[in-house]
Amino acid sequence: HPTMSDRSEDLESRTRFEPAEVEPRIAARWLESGLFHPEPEGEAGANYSVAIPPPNVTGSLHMGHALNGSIQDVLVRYHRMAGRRTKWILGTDHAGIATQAQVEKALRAEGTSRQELGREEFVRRVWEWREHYGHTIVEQLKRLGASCDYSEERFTLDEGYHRAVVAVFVALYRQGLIYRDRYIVNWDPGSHSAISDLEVEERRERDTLYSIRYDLEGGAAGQGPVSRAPRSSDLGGGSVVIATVRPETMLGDTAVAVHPADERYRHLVGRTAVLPLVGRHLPVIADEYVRAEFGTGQLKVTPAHDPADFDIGRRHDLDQVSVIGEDGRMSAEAGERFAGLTVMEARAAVVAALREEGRIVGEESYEHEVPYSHRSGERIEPLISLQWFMRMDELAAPAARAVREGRVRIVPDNHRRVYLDWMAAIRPWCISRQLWWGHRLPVYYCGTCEHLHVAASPPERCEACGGALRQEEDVLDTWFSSALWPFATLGWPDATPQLRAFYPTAVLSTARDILFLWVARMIMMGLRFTGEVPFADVYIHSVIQAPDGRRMSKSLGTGIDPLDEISRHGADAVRFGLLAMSSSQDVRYSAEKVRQGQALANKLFNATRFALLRIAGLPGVMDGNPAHPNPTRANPTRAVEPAPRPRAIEDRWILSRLQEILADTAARIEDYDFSHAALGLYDFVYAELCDWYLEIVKPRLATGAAAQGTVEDREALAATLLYVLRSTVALAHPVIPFVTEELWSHLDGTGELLAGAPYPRADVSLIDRDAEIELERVIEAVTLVRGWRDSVNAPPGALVRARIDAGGYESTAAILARLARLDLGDGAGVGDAGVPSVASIAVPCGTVEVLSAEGLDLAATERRRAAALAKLEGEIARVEGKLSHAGFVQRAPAEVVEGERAKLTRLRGELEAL
RNA sequence: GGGCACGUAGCUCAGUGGGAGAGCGCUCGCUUCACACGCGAGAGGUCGGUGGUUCGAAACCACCCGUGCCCACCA
Repeated sequence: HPTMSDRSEDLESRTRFEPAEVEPRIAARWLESGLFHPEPEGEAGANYSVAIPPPNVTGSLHMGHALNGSIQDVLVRYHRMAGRRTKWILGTDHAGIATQAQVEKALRAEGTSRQELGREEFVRRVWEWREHYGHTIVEQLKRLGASCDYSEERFTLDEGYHRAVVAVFVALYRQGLIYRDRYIVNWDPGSHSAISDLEVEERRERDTLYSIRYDLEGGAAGQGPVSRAPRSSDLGGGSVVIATVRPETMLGDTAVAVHPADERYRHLVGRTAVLPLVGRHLPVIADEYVRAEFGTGQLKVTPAHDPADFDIGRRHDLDQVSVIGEDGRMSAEAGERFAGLTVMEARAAVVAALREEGRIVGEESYEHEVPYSHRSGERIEPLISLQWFMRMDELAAPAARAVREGRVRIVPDNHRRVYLDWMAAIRPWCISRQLWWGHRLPVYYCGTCEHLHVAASPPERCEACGGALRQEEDVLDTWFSSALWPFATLGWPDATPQLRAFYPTAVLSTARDILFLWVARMIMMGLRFTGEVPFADVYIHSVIQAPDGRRMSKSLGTGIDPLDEISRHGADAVRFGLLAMSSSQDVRYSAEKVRQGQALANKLFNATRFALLRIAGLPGVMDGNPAHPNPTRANPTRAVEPAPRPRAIEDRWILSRLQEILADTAARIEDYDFSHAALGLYDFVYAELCDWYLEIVKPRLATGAAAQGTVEDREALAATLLYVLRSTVALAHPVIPFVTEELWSHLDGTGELLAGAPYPRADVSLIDRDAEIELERVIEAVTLVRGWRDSVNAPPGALVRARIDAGGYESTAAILARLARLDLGDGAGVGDAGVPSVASIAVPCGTVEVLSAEGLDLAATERRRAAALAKLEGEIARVEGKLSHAGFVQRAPAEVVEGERAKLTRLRGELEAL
């Protein structure tokens, strides 16, 4: 690579990893490489593919995208490196309501409106809008480092995709699953469209519950006591009292209902009430739905404006009187007095009118759930409308079975039951939307006769009468097209090579809020139309909340922009942070975790920089390499083949530890355990590689005259160190791709990208338990001696004369001496045997005896020793207690008992030594 | 009304049957020739409560208290 030596050169002066400088350069190399675009070959079972949850085309990257992008990219990069043909399917969603609302808002600012422009011009404007803003989020994904296949970006409204949508609609219509019906729907006055049940959110609100008296028609049909005056408030007499929080809907009442088993009112059934203000005659009916214990147990029935009442109405064949229109205002049927008023105005007016007539017999403050549109935020107005529906039961059954049988695995699995319960109770889906932006239904009406054509390409004229056809105005719910995402993006309904190579996909990663809205429907549609599940796993990731636990939202001012965070800390840091935060439940955004990621990137950068600069200066190692006349600027890997060539105990130790982190990280990624994958990496780099291994080998990396050992020793160390660094950098790449790619360009002589390099695998032959035990022992000892030094105020740099009075330090005495700043006197590392000790420091397997008290505050030593003794005695007492307990010795597993015995022996030895 | 989670150090969270952990914050010390976005050492916890299972419980079970989320057509 032409710029590599330049960058090698300035490695010396770059004491920090600078994401802002590195990231654009690395991202450009990735995109040029073509690594993210796999040729469609082979079978999906052997390949690895992920379909991105398509972001809204005009949206921008929020924290949820950033988290999910990081998760998917870890998976995709990992499997790509693991050698699978890997495709991350990219695209955006046309997002009907959201996009249309955005453009409408812009039009209003221009002083015009969609109605003024007309449908054709409006749709053209939305496409224009999409051209302008549609690439933002894709560019933002690039900044995150997401390794999507950018060369084959899809859009849910592009031509091929539309063909798939039409094919599915036509098929389902012909199979009788799609039908048209006049039904009560969730009318969203904000988007001026029906929406589905799943797009409704309930909010708790405080309203007034009014009790209203309706008179019974005098003397009619009843055997009850009707002799009294109609205005009597006696419930059993000439009136009923209903309760409502929506008095304005009474104008549409067509019945009064009581529970059939309610003794109090049985005699009223069959009689007639008179609707106040209107005068309509309302039959008193009996229906199981009514709850006798609520209010008076008498219910007004408004079939046109309440879903429950709608059902009652269908059961009893009641009239439907629509008093509220799609514009959210009272209709003509509400009567002259109220027509044209908004719902809220009408409520006040109706209450005032009723009050005037003395019909309000009670008012109380009442808290209840009120439906709101999740899309527009406006209150839902249930009303009857002619819409298109999809019957779901027949689709849901196989989709439920797929999850029950494990062909689709939901991770974490506590969502499984929620999914199955929902599938079991599934209801028809209202799929038509009164919007202009979306897939227009492939339904054509004859203007002359009633004939209806549903087809991908309609006939010129009506097949029944030859009349002219006009297409349905409505478009499909956006989720209808999203439901086809995993296969429509790959060219379905054609049998394309893409489809063969990448469908079914491996995993779908998403937040749980769209489990029903989207995931369930993809499974249904995938099974119905491809005969296969669309993905083997569903991974449900955390929702990131604001640091204070509230929802992250723009309107609350609690949102944190991931791009700001990337600018501040780097993409690696943000990715690491989000992955480290994520868990099986919702989590608060943790700025600390992002900073931890930034620290890790910087640490890895500096560790590699240090190692490379030192290796380059090792006498003999780089000499005579014609490719690199100036070794300090050279890429040392061209002279030294990275390989595990352990010469010292610390080499055996780090190689062994490396194998463990290699195996753990791979397993964690495959188990979707991202936080432990990320944090495990951090621990390895900090607590093993940098804090100990690099510190221990520093003398062996001395350059020039201070150089140690033979040329072979130095070469072996260089090879080992390069092997460890290369493995670590490759291992970490899926989590922190930028810094690792940058370092790879210095660690690898070929100029190849790390993103396309093989993922390192654990080599069990390098696992070395003995080395681990020995090295962990000396680490513990170093830490204890350092603690002692601190407590006796030993000057930081000063050597303290000492002797190791403990076994098991034969290979590590020099390490202990140097890192704990001990002067062990003789070359054997054991220290002066005859000199009396002035202080004892407890270490594993014995003590370190201090031989000189100069300038030390030994009183602290005594305190420390006493504390160590107390701790040891405490532990011994605990273990002894356990072992003297007959139940433990008899019932605990043998190896546990054996372990406790061994521990006791060791602890007693240490006590003795102290 | 039904369901699913959660409660561990000041904060945010790991830890699922055998000696209480991490990051940040805090205290003390270090311009140690990779990194001061650094290094070293420390202080800090009756693991929400009660009861049970077990030789042994932060972990398993029951109940209670507290918090969050999802589903649900009781006006």
